[in-house]
Amino acid sequence: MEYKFRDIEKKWQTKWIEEQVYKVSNQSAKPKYYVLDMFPYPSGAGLHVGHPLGYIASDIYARFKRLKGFNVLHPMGYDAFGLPAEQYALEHGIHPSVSTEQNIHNFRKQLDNIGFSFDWDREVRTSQPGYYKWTQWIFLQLFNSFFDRRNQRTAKIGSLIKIFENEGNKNYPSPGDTVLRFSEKDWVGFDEKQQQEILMNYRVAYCGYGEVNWCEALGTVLANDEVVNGVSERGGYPVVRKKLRQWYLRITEYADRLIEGLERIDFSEAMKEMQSNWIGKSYGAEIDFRLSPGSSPGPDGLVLKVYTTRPDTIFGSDFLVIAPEHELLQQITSVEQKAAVEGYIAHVKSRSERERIAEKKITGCFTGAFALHPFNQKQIPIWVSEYVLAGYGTGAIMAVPCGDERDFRFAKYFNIPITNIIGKYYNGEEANPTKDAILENSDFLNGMVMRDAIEVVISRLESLGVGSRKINYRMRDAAFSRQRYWGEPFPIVWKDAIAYPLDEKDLPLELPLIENYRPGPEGEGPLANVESWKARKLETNTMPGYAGSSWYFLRYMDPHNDREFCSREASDYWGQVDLYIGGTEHAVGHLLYSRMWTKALHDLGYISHDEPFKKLVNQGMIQGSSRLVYRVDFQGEENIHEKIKNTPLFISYPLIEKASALGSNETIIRKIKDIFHPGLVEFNGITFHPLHVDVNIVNGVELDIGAFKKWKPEYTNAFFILEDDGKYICDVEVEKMSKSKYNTVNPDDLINRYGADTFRMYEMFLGPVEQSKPWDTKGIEGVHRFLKKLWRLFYDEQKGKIWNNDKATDAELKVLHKTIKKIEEDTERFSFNTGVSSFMICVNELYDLKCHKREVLEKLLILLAPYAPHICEELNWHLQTSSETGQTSRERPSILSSTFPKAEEKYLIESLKNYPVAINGKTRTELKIALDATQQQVEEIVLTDLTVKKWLEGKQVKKLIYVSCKMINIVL
RNA sequence: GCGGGUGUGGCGAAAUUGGCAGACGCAUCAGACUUAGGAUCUGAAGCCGCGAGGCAUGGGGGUUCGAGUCCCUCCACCCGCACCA
Repeated sequence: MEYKFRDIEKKWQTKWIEEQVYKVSNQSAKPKYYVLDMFPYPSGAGLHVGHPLGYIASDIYARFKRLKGFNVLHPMGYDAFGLPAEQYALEHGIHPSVSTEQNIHNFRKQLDNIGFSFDWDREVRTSQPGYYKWTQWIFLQLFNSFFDRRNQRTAKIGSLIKIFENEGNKNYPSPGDTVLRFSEKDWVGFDEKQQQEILMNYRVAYCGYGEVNWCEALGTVLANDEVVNGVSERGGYPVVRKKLRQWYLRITEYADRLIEGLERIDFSEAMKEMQSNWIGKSYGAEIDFRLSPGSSPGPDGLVLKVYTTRPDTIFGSDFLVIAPEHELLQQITSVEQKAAVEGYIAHVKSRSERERIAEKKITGCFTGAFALHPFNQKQIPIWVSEYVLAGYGTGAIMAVPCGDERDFRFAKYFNIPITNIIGKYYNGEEANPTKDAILENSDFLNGMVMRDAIEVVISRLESLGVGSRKINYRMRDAAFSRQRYWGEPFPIVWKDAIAYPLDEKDLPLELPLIENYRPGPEGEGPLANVESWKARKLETNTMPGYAGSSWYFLRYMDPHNDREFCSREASDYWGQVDLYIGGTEHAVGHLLYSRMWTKALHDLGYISHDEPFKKLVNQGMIQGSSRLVYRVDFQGEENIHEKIKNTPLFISYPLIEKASALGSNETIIRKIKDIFHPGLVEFNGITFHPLHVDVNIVNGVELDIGAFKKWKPEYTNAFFILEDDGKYICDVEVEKMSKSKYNTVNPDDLINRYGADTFRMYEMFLGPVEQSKPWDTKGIEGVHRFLKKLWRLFYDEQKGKIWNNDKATDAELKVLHKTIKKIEEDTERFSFNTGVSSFMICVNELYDLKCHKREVLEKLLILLAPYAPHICEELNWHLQTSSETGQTSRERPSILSSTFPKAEEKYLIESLKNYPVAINGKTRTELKIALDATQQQVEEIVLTDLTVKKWLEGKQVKKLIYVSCKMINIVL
């Protein structure tokens, strides 16, 4: 009986569905465990082998936890709103809901092939009204809330209104408008519109104005990566920054909470560091620089606020720099500099933010204005440059060239004199950002260590009323609207320029069906073209992709609830996601937004935990391993015979390597002459030109020439210059997996050839889940052979059934229990690749022992079931339904619900250890010594050993190091 | 420019806590069984050297009886980004 994986896998996949073995209940006496994969976007390209890597890892872990006695929630669904479907609709006129549906269907088929243990009854799709009703509902909660800084928590906006009525905003400064001050009397006197505008500056979800990449020619807003060199990627039309009304989430208010929460979750240090760098909390001061009277056309008394983290360097400030977008720029620019500044602004405007980041060249322009140093009233020139960003701090800096690299380069470039305040710490060649120097040229700070001077300067600024302590965050509020169609509509109605929320009972506000996906007038979303929508004064923006994905992990707990987004009972039971697996690309986007939403929902009393993900594992990227063939191009073509000119000629890669090592193409040319009739060949020289070839027609690096000829019609008559053994060898390059490079591999093909169990194990065998690595199909055979070998422990091709009920020997039990222990440890620490190796070692050893005993095999199958569920269920079924047990298939329990075996130490203990014996750190021999031997006994055994003696000849032993259980080292 | 990651045989990798570098597999080679082999089994193999032995974890330096692992320094490649004052 042979291993018929196709039949076996089909059979069990069907049976598992019939028997609903993956159905999970919210009621259980068992402890809960929640395993989640990052929400996939169902793209039209389908799955390639890189996608399921994380899903397989999480599936193994979920099945493992189930065997360990947990009630495991392991759901899957789709982040179904998104730009690609809308783009596809624009190009092909197919409604996004139709193409999305189609893509999901294909996606599901591919997933099902792999044999995952998802509870599909809990599937969610963000684009379904039943789901986005609750996305809209949560948005309304955020809209109707503010962040109470005093208690560091989200609170209802109603309580803020009460506060305003009683005491104005003196204890609750507005995060959106820092200068806004009003009393309780003022508040009552404000009209509706004024009150609403004020509240908007407090709301967690609020409306404001923001700059976007606006492309007039396309009439649409572009993402940063759709803008290249200041023009649109598609079409090459000019792109400018344009202010548009946008929705935002006030995530900046949560900055401290988000930093604090990192201490309580199990993310990698790298991931935590990326998040806290992104949040970028910095301590510093805001300092007022008064404009020098008469130096600029602006009114007297104008003040330029700068933000600095190094107030101690204030006497080293040789110039100020303001952002090109800064609101004071126009006012302060002198008449003489006006034209130059305007020219510079025009230059900056044409550049995307991305380009400004990457720019290394120094640019800038003098404004003609001067400011007064707050302490010594020195005149300081004000410059404008794109390296200062309007969105951070105050949009202006005091430049200290001796201490800051960018300021230094700027000063050098524009010949601005540099003041040295740190003495010998500054060498005139480069800036030195030290805090340890003793200050010089710094007035009242002279002689002070820089790090101590920081506080001194801040107190002095505050006492003089020209500055204040200030904590800043690098993070900005999250833009929460898109001028697109395929997203959640905002439950907002505009009346008299005031945004009013829809009533909860009117949710969901359904996305209308449209046929024209073109943007609306003035860059609004396509909804602005819908008459009925406009008539109801509904918001025409839609929500961004991360809206639906910021809370989906809660919906899985209670997916069919139409009264709540998730019942408190369900969220209390399932709580945090215990294990979250996904890529690092979501490090600062999705993972921060979901953490913020969870905190808000927690503060408002809807859930009991305030961090969504307890543990995060990042899967590495699978890169493509491309195969290249080299086509020979002839030079001096006019002399070449027609026949040759039109015949594609390919040369095996090692031949090119050899030729280039020799620096001569002579051998190759001789071979070409051998192939074609010598009389037909007449050319000046040859060059080689690489072409991507489909990796699926290359076996390792050897091209399947027959398949290649069939691959494209123009290659039917191709000629090849081969290696001496008649093979065509390809070149290899590791690059991104993509259709255009012909290096994508579809899991369906591999499953068809080797089965899902082989595929699952091979993906894991490739290397650590966290690590990025190129995909190479060669090697999958080894894993397939392993499963066949496992099968042969049960069935022999000739003899049939060979497993028996004999009592296992100690040696056999040792193999088993060693494996139990190893698999348990490896699976627990997500080291699936070494887990697979351990299974191979176990089967090899049982094979050598000729062990076909049920007592051993039965437990091995349970261990292996999370990795290769189909073959284990099948073999287990054979074991359990045999005549010996008298059980029928009806009584047979699925192996998926077995209990993970316990590793028994008694089979593992050893009394002897084979010690490596090193002399001066180099291993020279091995000695078997009792584990409980004393230092003295060991010395005696070692020093009398013949091999050791040979090495010791004539030398004095200085020391003998003996580490029990590890090794022995003799120092001479 | 900033931030994060990775460098070990021909290839994917292992070495969990500073203790036998290269487990397990692919490819390769030799052999067995076979009408046949792209099935299966047995064996060899890091590199240099006939050998004794020497050299090897991106390069250089250090700590240690002992370093892939710890410290310093340099290099290469990959990923992300909002020039963050």
